[in-house]
Amino acid sequence: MADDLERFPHPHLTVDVVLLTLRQGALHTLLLRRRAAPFAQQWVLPGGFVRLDETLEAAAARVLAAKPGLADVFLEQLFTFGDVARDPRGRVVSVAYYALVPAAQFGDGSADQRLARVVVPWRDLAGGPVELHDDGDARLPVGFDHEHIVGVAVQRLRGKIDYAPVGFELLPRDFTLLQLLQVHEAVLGTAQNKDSFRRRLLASGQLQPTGRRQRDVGHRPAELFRFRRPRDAKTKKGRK
Amino acid sequence: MADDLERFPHPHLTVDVVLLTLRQGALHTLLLRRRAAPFAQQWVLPGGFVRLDETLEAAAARVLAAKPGLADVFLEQLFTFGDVARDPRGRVVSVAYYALVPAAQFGDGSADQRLARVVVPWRDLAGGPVELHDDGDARLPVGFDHEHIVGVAVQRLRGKIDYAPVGFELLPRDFTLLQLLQVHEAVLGTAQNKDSFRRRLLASGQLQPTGRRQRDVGHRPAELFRFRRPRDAKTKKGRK
DNA sequence: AAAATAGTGTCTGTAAGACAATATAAC
DNA sequence: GTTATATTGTCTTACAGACACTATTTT
Repeated sequence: MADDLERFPHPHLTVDVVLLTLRQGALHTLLLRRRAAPFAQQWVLPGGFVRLDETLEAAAARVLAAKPGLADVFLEQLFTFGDVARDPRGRVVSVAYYALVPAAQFGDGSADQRLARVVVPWRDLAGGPVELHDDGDARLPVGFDHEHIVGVAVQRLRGKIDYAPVGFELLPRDFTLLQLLQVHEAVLGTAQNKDSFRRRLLASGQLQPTGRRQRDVGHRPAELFRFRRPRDAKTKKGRK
Repeated sequence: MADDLERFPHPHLTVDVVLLTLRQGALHTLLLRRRAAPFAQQWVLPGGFVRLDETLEAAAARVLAAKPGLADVFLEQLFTFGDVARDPRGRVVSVAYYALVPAAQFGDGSADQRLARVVVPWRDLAGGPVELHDDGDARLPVGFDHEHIVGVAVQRLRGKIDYAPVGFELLPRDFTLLQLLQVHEAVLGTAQNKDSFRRRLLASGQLQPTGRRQRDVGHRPAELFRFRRPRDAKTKKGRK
């Protein structure tokens, strides 16, 4: 490829991926232990430099696919972080993506890979960095601006879950209405109204009844639903 | 600044700015006539390469400030476009911003600078590229993926105007409720309900009455309002 | 039967849409 | 007075929140 562009030094470009999942009713994100300086031994988001021949989304998918079981998950661009001093090595701009994965679709993993609990110190959509805690509730040391990036991911997810079908991405294929409600509560950080949630979701046409029910639950079993991809709804609206 | 990073070739990084304003009841965006190849003589968004010592937002503000009267306007990151072939010169990733400016705060300008009318060929939030027309309603030839970028800007603005105070950014300091309604209609591309719009906005606490009214309008003059920056509302919520 | 959650029906309050009625400035 | 839009008030409808009641499974 001919490169007519100026050869002056220009910023480096990375992608970082906020992989969000739900464990024990709380949001968790995947962190890796960093080996090299800077921030050696600290925890960071999975990421990598963008190659010349791959799109941004492909770079994010490549970073994800390095972990088992993470092909074909929800993946969306989040925000691009470009503070001048965010990387001590030099000027590195990072395009952040976030991914949603059903509850622990992969093993909690090795000593240098873990799911950290996301502790959100603000309400609603206020925004700001989050804290990342281990299973013993100790705060993990996190490198770069990655606590800030996860904060933006939570903010985006909170703003989106009420009007876009993203809650399903955190659940297995079949789920009950209560499980879906609990996903919304974990994401939004507040209790949700059970009655209107049920009515709203049933009326939305997004739920495909499976005819099956829970088993061995110690109480009346709930009906299992499946997410109905909104193909029918779209064609109804007459786009073609 | 020490640069420990690999010296391999890496993507170039630009910012492009979608400057939106309202003329004759329709959205317009600022385009510049491009002098050099590629896309010479075609129309493109204002943009430029990101320097090593400036943040992304600073780069976007710098591009804007090159035009008279465009300091201190609404400016927000939109999306980062990274298709491999979006720039024929080589790999160029562009962080797009969008700006909102009160009706023609600057002259329509010279032969190589114009406000193009934004024609949106899709409904609601469907998304996709837009067409950019001149005052004679002829479609302008637009370089790069800039019709696509403006499309994302319109999509973002449509999604945001109903719950965030962005309509004000397209109006002069003092305005009437009807003018604000017409801003919403121009952005959303559909007629809006007058009655509930009035009630909703008056109840929102975002409008500061000025006590003054329109003049010389040939009918009963409407009250002039001013946007109330949501400081009071925030302190009420107790964030301090 | 007891426990626990699922699911249904009903009432109420709020807000949007529709529409009627009145107000006020320019001409 | 006529015209044109502003502004207020009322009615209806849709939906969320609240709550009472019934259903169904395991223990």
